[in-house]
Amino acid sequence: MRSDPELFLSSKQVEELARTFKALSDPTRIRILCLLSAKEHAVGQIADALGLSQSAVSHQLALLRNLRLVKYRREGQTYRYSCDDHHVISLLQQAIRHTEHR
Amino acid sequence: MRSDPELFLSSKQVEELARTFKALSDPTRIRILCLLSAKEHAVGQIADALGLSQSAVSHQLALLRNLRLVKYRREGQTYRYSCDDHHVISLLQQAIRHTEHR
DNA sequence: CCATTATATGAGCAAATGTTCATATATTGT
DNA sequence: ACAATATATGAACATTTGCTCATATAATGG
Repeated sequence: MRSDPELFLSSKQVEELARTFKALSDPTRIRILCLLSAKEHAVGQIADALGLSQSAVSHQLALLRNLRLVKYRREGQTYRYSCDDHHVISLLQQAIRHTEHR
Repeated sequence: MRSDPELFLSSKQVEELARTFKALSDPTRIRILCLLSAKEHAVGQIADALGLSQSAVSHQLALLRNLRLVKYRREGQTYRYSCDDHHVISLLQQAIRHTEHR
């Protein structure tokens, strides 16, 4: 038998949580975040590494940018993206540990 | 400057992670899991507590059941659901802590 | 100024999602 | 056997999602 205190959350909190988890709910975005967890990458590098189109990657980066999970700095013609929220990386890491222990 | 070791994941791992996070990516399911984190609830109790239709709750419970995040035991006409994966509850708790610290 | 390179962005589309509505199933009390 | 109760389930529907394709933007090299 197991009983924890109930998690009481406001509507705002619930929606914020859902937004965060939704960002992590797609394989492409997970792969992108894994790449960026180590070091910054240009858009083309990500596309090559993951075998995706430039456009698909750029759209997903825009989404992650809007959630402030990634940021970029411009260097000439290339945009170098990096992780801007290490909380979500630890969430990822924790989830990985959990799926391993089964 | 921040640099972590890159997270290398197999396709299977990535898809498994995405599935897990997708389960947590909807406000209704988050609310249901919060209720169940404390103690078991009948379907009707959940519907009342959250102001949702019986059908909506039942569909979401079926989804969470398929992912083995919740289980139920039958008692007469009522189905009492409870949490079957405390990993996802800790994920939720960690995410809550993160959103608080901003 | 022009072509090239790197990226962003909008439209469009098929697939997935979350709900409602109607109905099926199973248990209980009479 | 029947009505009531609690829940599951399928169809339908609007919305959202993740991609492609075409095009826009901006920096660079000639």
